[in-house]
Amino acid sequence: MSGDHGHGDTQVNSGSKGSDIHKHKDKHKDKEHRHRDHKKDKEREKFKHSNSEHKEYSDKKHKDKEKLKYINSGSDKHREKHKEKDKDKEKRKEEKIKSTHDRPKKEKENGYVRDTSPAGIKSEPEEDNGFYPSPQHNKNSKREYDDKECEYKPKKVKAEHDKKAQKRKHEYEEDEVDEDIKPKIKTKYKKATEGKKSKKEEEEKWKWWEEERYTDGSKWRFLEHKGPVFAPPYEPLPDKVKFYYDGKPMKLSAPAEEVATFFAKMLDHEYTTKDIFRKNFFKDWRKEMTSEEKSKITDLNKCDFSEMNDYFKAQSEARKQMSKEEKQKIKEENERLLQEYGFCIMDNHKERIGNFRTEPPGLFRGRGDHPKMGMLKRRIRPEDVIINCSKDSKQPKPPPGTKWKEVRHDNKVTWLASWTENIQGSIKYIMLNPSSRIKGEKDWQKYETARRLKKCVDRIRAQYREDWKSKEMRIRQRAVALYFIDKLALRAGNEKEEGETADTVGCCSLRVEHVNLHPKMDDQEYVVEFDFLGKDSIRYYNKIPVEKRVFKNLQLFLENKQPEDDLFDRLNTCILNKHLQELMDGLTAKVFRTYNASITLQQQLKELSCPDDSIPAKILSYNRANRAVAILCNHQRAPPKTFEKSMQNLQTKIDEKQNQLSAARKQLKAAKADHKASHDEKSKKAVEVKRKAVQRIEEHLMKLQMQATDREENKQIALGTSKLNYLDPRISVAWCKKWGVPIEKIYNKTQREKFAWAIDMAEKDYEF
DNA sequence: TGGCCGACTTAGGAAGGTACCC
DNA sequence: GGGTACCTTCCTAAGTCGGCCA
Repeated sequence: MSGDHGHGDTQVNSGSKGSDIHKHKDKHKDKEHRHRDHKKDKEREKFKHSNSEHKEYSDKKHKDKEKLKYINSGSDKHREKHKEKDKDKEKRKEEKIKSTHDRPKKEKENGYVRDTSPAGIKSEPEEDNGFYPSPQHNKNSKREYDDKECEYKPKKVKAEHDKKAQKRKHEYEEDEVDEDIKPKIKTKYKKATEGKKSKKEEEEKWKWWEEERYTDGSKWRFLEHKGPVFAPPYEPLPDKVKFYYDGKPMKLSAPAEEVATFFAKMLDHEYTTKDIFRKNFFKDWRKEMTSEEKSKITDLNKCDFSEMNDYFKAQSEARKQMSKEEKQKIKEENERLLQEYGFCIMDNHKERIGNFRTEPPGLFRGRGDHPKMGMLKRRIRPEDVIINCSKDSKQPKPPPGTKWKEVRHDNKVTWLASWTENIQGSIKYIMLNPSSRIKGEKDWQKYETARRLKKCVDRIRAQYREDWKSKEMRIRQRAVALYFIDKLALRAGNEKEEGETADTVGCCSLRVEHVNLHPKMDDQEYVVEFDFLGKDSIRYYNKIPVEKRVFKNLQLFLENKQPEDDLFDRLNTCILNKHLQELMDGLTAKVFRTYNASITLQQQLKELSCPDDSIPAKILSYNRANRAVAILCNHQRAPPKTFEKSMQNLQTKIDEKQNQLSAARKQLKAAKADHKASHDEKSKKAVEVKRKAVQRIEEHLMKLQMQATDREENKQIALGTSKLNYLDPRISVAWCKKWGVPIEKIYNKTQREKFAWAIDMAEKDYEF
């Protein structure tokens, strides 16, 4: 499989069927140092590229960095400047994080809780409801829309021509002026919660994609919800469960004990063996200790959490052993919480919330070599939470005796609640479920942008090829980077703050140490070898032959640079995206990933699907097409723990089925002989019965074999990510319709809910 | 104009639920 | 009915990108 699609050179991670995916993870030993563990991965032997040439990331990463002198003195100054800036940033961030703790009261005094909504809302034009028709707002226009997707420019279209638009407009006008709206909505809400089934049907019937959308940048007119569910308060351990320091039992204060339990719960996890994790944990734990505890507990190595760990294990075991009734009770309670807090009313529709709980306190689990792993993620209190809802809604009540940090009414954003977390100082949000209108519309729009790229991708490719020859270094760099983004589906690669997160890169942030140039390699010319850690510290390893001009350019970019210097020193994502924006409205680096993923799926499905194939064979083809995309996008997963065993079990089943089949065939042969001799009805019937039996076993055997192939090929590849985020669902829907494959075989319930719009609108002739 | 930050998407792993087998 | 394997859902980290402000 070449991974060819359209332009014929998008390069799936050198090879197919997962053989080239390097997943350097050993779950039991060192999950996070995925890149290090080369020896342990037996599967690696299958991989095309030789590991002997791999560099060890862990040792070389910024080794002796301080000592290195840059050839370019300007770069020296630049770095110094950066360092200063980093210090400043660090300071600001710390202040910010600190302020999230100290600020709430002050902010409220400063008028954070206000009656007036932000300016954006105030200025909301009363008479202009800001709708524009959905790209496809009635069935008749379906194909028309597909063909005219280039005209799908939400911002520019503004119309109110169908009855539905009028009706909805009227409803929203009422929302703003009619005092009765609240009871109205309440009734709807109540009804909804009463009859789960009927509500479900109603929900399923709501085709938001046939309705109008806002053109004024607002996301909603009415928003009502009950706020987030907070983590339950800490329950102290029973007295019999002891913590030991230096071999002696020690009773901890409640705050110290709580943090200790976070560590104790993770005792079996690789994290707790890591120096950084232990160091960060111990530092933060000590902050929670009383002065007496602090003076006594000075060495983490002398702490014994094993009894605590045993206690939690026993609890977990007890949960599993609960009676049906007890489990049912818990289920019902969860359902009650879901019904109460898991939904909101947005513009007259009950919508499912994606995450309605605040994140519980615990120890931060950064991925890869994250410098902050083990730090204490503090408990989120109502005083940390900003609520977002409409002015005319019933505001959520904070838990008794508490206050929200702020209540605002910003309909230019989609979130219902937010808070600032204390590890990175970033904002966390409560948002809607992927099946909601607000997420669905955005998703649909994303694929429309990618389809627009399809129409001008040839021109863009011609342009960047031309730019490889540019006299300006910055343009050459931009063109080569874009070539990689297009060909290899690399991520843009924003700049990151050094020391704040794991050392990962994307295209624009690639460093010299991440590429190796081979003028000749394995009978191929101009081979570029990539080896770096991408998002989530997943290793990207690929060797690809490139065009001579790209190769020569890369040689030029590497000249006089140190391993830790930027490969594209005249480029960043901002510059690149600004350029892309000029080439096509709405084009960013990310769109190439969506485009190339979707076009690859479409092309692979065309190539692999055979009309005569059985349904399982067709599904295998689909999964293979999906897999090609996952490989292209480097979506990896850790092989399931039980992989080898489950493969063995499956093979046993296949062997048994094969024996069964040969036995059945023998019986059929005998029956045929019998019939030949007797020519009677009874023997004829017997032949039929035996024939059917053989057929049945054959089918079953084939199914098992397909399953085995699929599973083997899927060992280290995650299909879900691309299916959920990169593949235009209409391609899959159309394929299902064309080949008579039930959609349930491709999308599970949740996925069908997310892609309801696509399932409804795509016909079998849909073309991405 | 560049850097910062808010808002959102994308991501893999863990936990939970369920189907299937013995 | 219990055990197990797999699938689904939940969780939250880690990206992208655009707008704002100094």
